[in-house]
Amino acid sequence: MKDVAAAAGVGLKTVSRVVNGEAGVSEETARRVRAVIDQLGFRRNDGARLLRQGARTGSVGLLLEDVADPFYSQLSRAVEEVVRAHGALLLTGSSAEDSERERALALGFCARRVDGLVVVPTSADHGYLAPEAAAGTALVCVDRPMPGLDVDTVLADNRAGAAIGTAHLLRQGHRRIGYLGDAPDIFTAAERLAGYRQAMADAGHPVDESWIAMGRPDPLEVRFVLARLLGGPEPVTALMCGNNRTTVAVLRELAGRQERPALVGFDDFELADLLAVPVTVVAQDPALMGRTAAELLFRRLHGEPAPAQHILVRTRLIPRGSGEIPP
Amino acid sequence: MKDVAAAAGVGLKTVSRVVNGEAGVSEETARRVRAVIDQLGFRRNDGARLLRQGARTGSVGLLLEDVADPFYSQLSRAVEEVVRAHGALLLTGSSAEDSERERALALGFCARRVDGLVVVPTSADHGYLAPEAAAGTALVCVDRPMPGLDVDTVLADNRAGAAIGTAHLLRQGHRRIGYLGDAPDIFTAAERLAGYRQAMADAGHPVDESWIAMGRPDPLEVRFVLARLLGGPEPVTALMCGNNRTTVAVLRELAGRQERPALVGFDDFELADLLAVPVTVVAQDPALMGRTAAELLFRRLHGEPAPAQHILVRTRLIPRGSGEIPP
DNA sequence: TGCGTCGGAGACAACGTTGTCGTCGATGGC
DNA sequence: GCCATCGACGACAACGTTGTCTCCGACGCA
Repeated sequence: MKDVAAAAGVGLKTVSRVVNGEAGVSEETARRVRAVIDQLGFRRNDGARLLRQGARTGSVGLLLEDVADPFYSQLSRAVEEVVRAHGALLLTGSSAEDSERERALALGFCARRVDGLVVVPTSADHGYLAPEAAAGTALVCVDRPMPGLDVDTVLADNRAGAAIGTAHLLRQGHRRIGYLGDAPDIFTAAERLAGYRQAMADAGHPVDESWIAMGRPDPLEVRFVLARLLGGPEPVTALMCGNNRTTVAVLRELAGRQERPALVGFDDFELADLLAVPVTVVAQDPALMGRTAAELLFRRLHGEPAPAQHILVRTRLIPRGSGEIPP
Repeated sequence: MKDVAAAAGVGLKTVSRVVNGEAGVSEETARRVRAVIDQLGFRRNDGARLLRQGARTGSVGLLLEDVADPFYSQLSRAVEEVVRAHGALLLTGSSAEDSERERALALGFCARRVDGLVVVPTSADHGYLAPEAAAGTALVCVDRPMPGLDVDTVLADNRAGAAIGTAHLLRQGHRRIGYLGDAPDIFTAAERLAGYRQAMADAGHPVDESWIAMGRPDPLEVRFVLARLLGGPEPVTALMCGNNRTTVAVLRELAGRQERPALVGFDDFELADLLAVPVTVVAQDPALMGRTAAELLFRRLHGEPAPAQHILVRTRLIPRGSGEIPP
């Protein structure tokens, strides 16, 4: 900018005025300045601008587990759309379920002075974000609550959803229903398992603990679990899967086996309707969740005071075939 | 920082030294400063730091068509991984194939002084990025080249891939092969179509222009096209699909029809192997492309001079069934 | 005691902007 | 001809850091 001013033979402030389209510059001078700007390829340094103005940075951080997961990539896109509508930019980071990594990313975002953070929190304590929140960084959780900090939160109705899916299987006459979920320290995994238990209890059917397998959806692990659930003297006749990756891993493993247990997956996925046996799922709405979270964030940024809100997004059962297989 | 200095009764520079772990501060003083920092919840303002140091910002922009598309979300994740390994942060933006939006995002990123940009360019001219490139912003294109600017570029071997897929269908005895691709102003769409034509020409089989349909993968459009291709007096016996979204749209439409033409898709997708008829595809490697692009970017940032590189990533045919259906 | 040295610590400028205020010349009214 | 007014423009400080330089007191040594 200094260079532009020198080259155009005007004062620094005049260039600033031209760049920002402020009044008080003759058209003649403005033209000259613009010419020099184009010639020198000058671009305003937003960092300095923000520093000076002490204003918002017009940027938002998004922290989730894995952008490549379809659930999160849809959520991510929805957040991005809202952020863009507000003229802001989006920083994205995948925590890979590693709380240390998440922490580093979050603090990195904050050091860049993002206006707000949309977070899918890991299960670790997030007290370290309290100073940031206190300093005015808006904070919204989505998909999971944030341990150690009470902030705006958008969750799917995991418990009810898993209960609905399980009840659906019970209605088909299944009694021995296996449950495969993610690691139990993950909020959604625990909630959904609770939903399964609740549906079984409500129907008055006891749960054999050996039907339950919680852990990362590793193909080998899934193979082992399915062999156990389907291969014993009293095999389960139906499976409830706790998330889309588990569902897919199970489908892939089932393709290599004889048994065709009924199956309901939690979370919808592309092509579920086109599989050999179309897959019945409890669908979430990741786009709605992302949009809601982002809008909540901007409402905060626009000064909405109110206490922390907790929003529950409904899930819905989509029967497609796999969940209607009789025992 | 000023506040911390005042509260701790030390000079500004001393706080700076403590924050940055520089030498020249007695342990006693450092402890006191750290205590005040914790108490006040102070975080260094990286904007000011960067401004002062005139150094790199440690941030990279990623500009693609749509984060929610599995191809791009995998590419995105790979880029993120490399960026993280270099201790940088990632800004993401979806252009939605709108060059004006892309331009706004790119300039926004540059105003934030990203060190570099990884871009999946739209087909519009990108001359506006020349000043940025000249100013030292590293620039790498991935998936498509950038019209109007010669920069590092990572592309899939679209032409060869489409040719291989088409040749595969020809080998099964197909002669009337339909081609459904994306809008022809998209580089990859044009290249793949060219590959199809080339394979047909190499095999000495004429192409009827009515077999070719190029456009956005809209369900209704696909329905119309398939009705035409499969319903006429001389229906095509095989289909080559130019991208994953088209493939999925075609599969969905085919599910409601009687005909079972052979089908090869360009770009792999999850569950392709588990469909009623597993889908033969020409697979790309989005993660490899993203990783390569990001690594190229950081090599530039670390001062590798060399002229712009153009890297071609190979594709490979994965026969699964749908491409081996005879005429 | 005098002098050099050394470690700890602060003063100050500068990074690239922008808000505030002042200057300067032209214009208009009396 | 004089003063008030106004528009165009520049000087300067400040945003929150950090690099450089300087200062000060303690210490060792002759």
